[in-house]
Amino acid sequence: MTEVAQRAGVSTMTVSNVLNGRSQRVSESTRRRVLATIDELGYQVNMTARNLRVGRTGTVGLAVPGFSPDYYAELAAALGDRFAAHGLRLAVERTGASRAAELDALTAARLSSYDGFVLSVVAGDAADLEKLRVDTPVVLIGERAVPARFDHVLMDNVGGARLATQLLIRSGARRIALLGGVVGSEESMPELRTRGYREAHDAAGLHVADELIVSCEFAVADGYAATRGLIDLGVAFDAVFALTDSSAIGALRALAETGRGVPDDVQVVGFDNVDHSRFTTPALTTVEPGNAEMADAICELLVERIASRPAPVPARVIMPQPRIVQRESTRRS
Amino acid sequence: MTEVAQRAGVSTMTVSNVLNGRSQRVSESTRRRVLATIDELGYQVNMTARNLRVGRTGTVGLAVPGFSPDYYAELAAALGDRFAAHGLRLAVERTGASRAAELDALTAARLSSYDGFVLSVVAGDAADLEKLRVDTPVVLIGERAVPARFDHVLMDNVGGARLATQLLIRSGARRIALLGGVVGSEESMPELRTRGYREAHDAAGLHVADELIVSCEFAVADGYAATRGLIDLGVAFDAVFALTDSSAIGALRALAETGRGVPDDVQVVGFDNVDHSRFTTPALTTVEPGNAEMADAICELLVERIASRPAPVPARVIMPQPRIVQRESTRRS
DNA sequence: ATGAAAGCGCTAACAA
DNA sequence: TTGTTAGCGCTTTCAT
Repeated sequence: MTEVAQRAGVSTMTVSNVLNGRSQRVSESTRRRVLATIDELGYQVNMTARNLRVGRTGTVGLAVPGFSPDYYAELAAALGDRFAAHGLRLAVERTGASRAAELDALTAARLSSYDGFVLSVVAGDAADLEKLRVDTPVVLIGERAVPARFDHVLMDNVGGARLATQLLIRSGARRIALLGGVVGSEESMPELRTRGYREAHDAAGLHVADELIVSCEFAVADGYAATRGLIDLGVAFDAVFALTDSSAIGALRALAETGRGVPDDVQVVGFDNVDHSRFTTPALTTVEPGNAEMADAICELLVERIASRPAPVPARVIMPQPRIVQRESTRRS
Repeated sequence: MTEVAQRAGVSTMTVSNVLNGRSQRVSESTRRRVLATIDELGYQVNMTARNLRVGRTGTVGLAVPGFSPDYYAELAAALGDRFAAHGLRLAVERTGASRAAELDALTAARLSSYDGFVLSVVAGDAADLEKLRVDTPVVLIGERAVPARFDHVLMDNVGGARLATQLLIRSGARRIALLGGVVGSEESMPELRTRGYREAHDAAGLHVADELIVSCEFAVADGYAATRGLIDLGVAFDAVFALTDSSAIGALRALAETGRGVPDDVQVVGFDNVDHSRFTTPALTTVEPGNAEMADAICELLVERIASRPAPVPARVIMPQPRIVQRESTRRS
């Protein structure tokens, strides 16, 4: 910049003013001359320096476990669009669902390259987060219990799982395999969805057979393997509730491969209403957790907090209402 | 930092040394005291300032059109792992396949937050890129013709498409629909793959019927719509070569929905060997373009260039050999 | 309308 | 082993 200034015979201040469109502070003729020089030298402002000075970067960060299951990729895309509408860029980082990486993502060091940050918490817990001192606006997503001072957007896991299970029961299922189910009382996504599954059974006066609850990660390959496992073990079931659409898609494959008809022999329900679920054969019945509302909320919360910084708006919690999207993998009751 | 220094009764330099683990330059006792003070104050280094000073950020950027088709999400994940092994973080940005956004991504302003950058070029052309003056190491991916001064990693689109089409012809297909095919002689991905398709036909002495070449974007929904379109128009075909696995998956759905058996009535081949393609019903035969090699190459190229900056290593071009992965959507010939 | 001075938070280079 | 000086490239403030 100094070089431009010298060459144009003005001060760096004037160059700065030109670059920042402070047109009232610089005459048209100088403006032209400076612009010409900038062009001639191919000069580009150094963002790092500007950020240091101004304390803003124009980008927000998003940390998710990864791009699989598809849910996260779609979330990233949805948020990217929304932030773009506010003139903010979105940079996506992966935590690999590791607790260390999640905390690391919130480290002030990292945060200092962002104006705001969205963290998907799947492994960290409240105690970890509590310790952090964060000056950058942050909104948390995910179902973990979370310190009250953070804005928090989450889905109704229990409610959604209850809906899915009820639908299955209503259409005649009595032995519903739960792919990714766990026992435990933490507030993690699998535990919450398992709770919904149990609640629906209880409400219908049905017993849950423990062998139907199988552990399973959330990608397509995992759903496939878990379902094959169940079949190979000879466990009987007439429905599958998979904790994610991706694992449901894997289940569909395992079922087809072993000659079980869906939905006639086995009904299948997923969770997330991922784009892909419309195009499987049969098309997947699933729980729509309110993806659009959540993306809207995340964006609005963060944008507002960035704008009002550091005025301490009280933290908010947002949880949209889930609903069932019925397609072909379940029977109409 | 100044605050820490004062409080601990040392100079900022000593604090800096402690933070950067320059253990030889600071006594154990001071180190302890400084660390205690840091902890007490909850101090965190300001990365923006450090970056300004040292000119490195420890993160590399990746710009892709989006996370759909899945190919990009998987690429991002693969690169994330590899860069992590080199102690580099990966931040992913979306260009939405817009030419402006692609060029924008390479703007020095943006680049200055990264030590290196990977850009997937799908819309920009050589002339655009030629103009850019970039001081950050960049590797380009994608099939567009690209200025020679950039490292460039690409897949053999023509060869892969030829392989896929040959396979189809060999197993009896005579009317192969090309989903996403185009006429044109630019070096874009669709044009290249279309060329491979034609070459295979020519080599077998087969005529290409123009009505079989249908335009189609690359996501699942697009493949579905295009295939439905073909069917609704009453165009006869005995095979589908989809330009991406994602669109092939959509085609599978359209075929199933209209009662066509795969591979008996219609064979289907995709391109990319996306994770998902193993789990469709039937499992998708596809072209594996050398994803792992490409990710390795991208990472190595960039890391090397970052390390050797600014020594001008000559630009390199890397194109792995594609191969067919035969699964259930084609007939064994 | 333009410029000079000061300093954002940090580290390289040198001095003590 | 520790401290001092200078300056990364920019913008804010205040003077001209």
